Amino acid sequence: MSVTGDAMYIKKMNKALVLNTIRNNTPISRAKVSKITGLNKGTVSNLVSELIHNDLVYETGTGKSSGGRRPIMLMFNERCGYAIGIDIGVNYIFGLLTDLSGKIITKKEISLSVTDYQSVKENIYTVIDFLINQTPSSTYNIIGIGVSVPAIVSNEGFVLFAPNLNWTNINLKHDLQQKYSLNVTVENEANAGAYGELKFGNKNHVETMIFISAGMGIGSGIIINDTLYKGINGFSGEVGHVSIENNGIVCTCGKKGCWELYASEKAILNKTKEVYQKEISFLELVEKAKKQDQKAIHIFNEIGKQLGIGISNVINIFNPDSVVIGNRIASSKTWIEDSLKETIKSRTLPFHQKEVEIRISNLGPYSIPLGVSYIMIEDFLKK
Amino acid sequence: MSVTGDAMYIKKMNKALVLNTIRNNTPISRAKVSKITGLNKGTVSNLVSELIHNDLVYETGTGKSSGGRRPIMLMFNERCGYAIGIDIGVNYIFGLLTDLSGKIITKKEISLSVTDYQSVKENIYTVIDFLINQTPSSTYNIIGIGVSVPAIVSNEGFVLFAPNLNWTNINLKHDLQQKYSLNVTVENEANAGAYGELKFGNKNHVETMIFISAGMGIGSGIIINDTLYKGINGFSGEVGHVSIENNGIVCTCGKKGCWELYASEKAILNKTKEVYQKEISFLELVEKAKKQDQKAIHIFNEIGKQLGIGISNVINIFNPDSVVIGNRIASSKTWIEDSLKETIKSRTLPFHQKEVEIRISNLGPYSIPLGVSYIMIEDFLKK
DNA sequence: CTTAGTTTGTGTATTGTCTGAACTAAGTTT
DNA sequence: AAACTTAGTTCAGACAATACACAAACTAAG
Repeated sequence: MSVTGDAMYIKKMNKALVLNTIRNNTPISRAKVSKITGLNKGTVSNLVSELIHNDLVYETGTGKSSGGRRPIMLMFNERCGYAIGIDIGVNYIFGLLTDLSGKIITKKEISLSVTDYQSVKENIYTVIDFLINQTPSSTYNIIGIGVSVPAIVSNEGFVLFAPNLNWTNINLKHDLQQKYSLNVTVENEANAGAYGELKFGNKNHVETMIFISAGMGIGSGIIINDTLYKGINGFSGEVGHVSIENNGIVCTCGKKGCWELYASEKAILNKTKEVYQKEISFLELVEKAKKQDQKAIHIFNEIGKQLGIGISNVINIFNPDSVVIGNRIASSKTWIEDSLKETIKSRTLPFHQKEVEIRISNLGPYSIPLGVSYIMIEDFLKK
Repeated sequence: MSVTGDAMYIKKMNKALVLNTIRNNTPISRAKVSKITGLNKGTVSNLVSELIHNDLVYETGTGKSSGGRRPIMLMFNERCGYAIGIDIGVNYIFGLLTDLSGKIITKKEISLSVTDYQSVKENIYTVIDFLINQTPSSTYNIIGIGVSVPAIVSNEGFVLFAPNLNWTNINLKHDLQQKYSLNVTVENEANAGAYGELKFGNKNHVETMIFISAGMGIGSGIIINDTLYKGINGFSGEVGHVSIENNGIVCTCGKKGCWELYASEKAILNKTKEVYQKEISFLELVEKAKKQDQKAIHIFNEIGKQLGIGISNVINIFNPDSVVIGNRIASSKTWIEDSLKETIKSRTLPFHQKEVEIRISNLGPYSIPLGVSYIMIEDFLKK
């Protein structure tokens, strides 16, 4: 073994810096990379030639001159490898195959009728096998599989508890690694969604973002300084069980007045039953609202307000630059957005309101699988 | 100018690593530093000799042999410089002079009768002048002044709004830098306290800590990965205005049911008035409780419960490894601790409870000035 | 068409930092 | 007293980054 691990470390850092500069500014010349990164021209030349050797970057003819020699444009080779992102829901498995820029190559969805681990596992295998079969040949082939689960997941990727799937202590990561001999990451659903929104949600630079995943319950993914914050054990973000009503409705968690009892799909279904005196599904309610059913619209307005109450709390705590609302609730955007924003405005300190952007996801069902897929990509590109 | 900023960067990192290893394990030999850090013996020797040259480290005779040549023990020279930490309260200014290990050399307190900025500024000058006069001569002398203010402070140290002092848009940092030509940091009170508790609160390693500053209101300082998290503008941690009662008491902030209306000194004073039918100060109530006054004890029990409600929310969101309750409430520890812990136990998910440590500060009034002082020290030692 | 100036990218010498290994120093163990 | 251990220093070699020089390829302007 030669030279310090730290000489290698610094090269690794600079190489990653050059690669990211190319990724974010593609196409770009060596000269411009040098200017942006502050690295010496020679250093950039050297690192770029290595990156070309690694097939991560390629040259694509000459660009326009700006009064001197014409630059050789560099592009990130997003097709030198592919990533798989799997979103496990309560009644479906949704899988994506993406290239290294996160562009979707193929998708595959399967619906689930039973949720016991053995059956679900078989279905996951089916989805992954399908996606692997569809993968074009490339230098690195599949660089990793990311899986999202609606569950409490430890920092090590161990599924501790998935209430809606009725799973406890499942080592999905181990099983997949065993079967495919690939890099595997298992992530909580809200964290995955947060990462997806961070990378694909909008183009503005975001440092601190809170992703509110409002489906049957409410979870959240917390991004701080461009990184997922997962808490000391990986259990952070349980905002759904923040109490907003000290002596409110009793929750399955044992507490009273949990936010998710007032602002999730669960809350909508309860309200709907009360208003219409019969069981109506979430999608049917959306249909009603689309047809201008005032009762339905009113229910959504109210949910928007309740969502706003909890989000105000989150803003007061985190002072984030962005809050994104995702998961199934996002599809009722039209009727919740106004009351949501109004509530937040009246319930946060003026200082906090100045720069925060409140947004309802428009990636829809893609934020989660894209998120896990991109976690694998970033992991791979860090080498 | 010679060599890359990055060769220097790596040396800086390693030098800081060696210095911190010596600080945390003083006294220690070069050989052991090499073992702990993984750096080559020669590298350590070289860096240590520079640190000795910088007067940050000194040799202190030989240690015990373990079967070979006796080691030369190294010590961190905590007296090569001093730091000033100032805690500005609503009716006092409390200043500390510490050495570079955070040991208190001198303290100085002044009470305030008026809070307009001009008068307070003069008093701050008086405290600082006193502390500077008391500073022993040393290589680096005063390495910086840290100031804590009960206010919303921007990331740049600009005081935007201090409700209890009635200040808006005060550039205290600029004024102090101008007058003393020293490195100055202005920090929010809860953030300062959090840092103080992180460094001096207990010896176990802590990564993520939430410091709940419960005085007249409730604020919080958030430590993530050993660093203060301040939010995108520096306004994070406003947990006092998290609503725990949707249709509760109206707060000065305009919202209803803010946590601090139920669990702060403000809440205690209200309760006391109701129970005793007259105005009784916080300190008097503590005295009553000490004399086993059941009504007083009951009030504190109740406050403990209310504190617990809000802290449960914080735990569900952050999954921290430590929550510390500080500021004035801490002095009623005896009567709030049990109901506090019980409430938290019943209101957090079992997964979260496993490793979290709930603690009431025992640094008392020192956590804040020690915190700002230590911020300056760490800043200085990073060079 | 010529000349001057600009921009891009590469090659070479130099520098700073770390490591490995040999070496000196100063003990302990048998 | 010889053999072993441990501590700390010194020096050559490896590596990565910079500075600088230079060639190539262009634009601008007379």
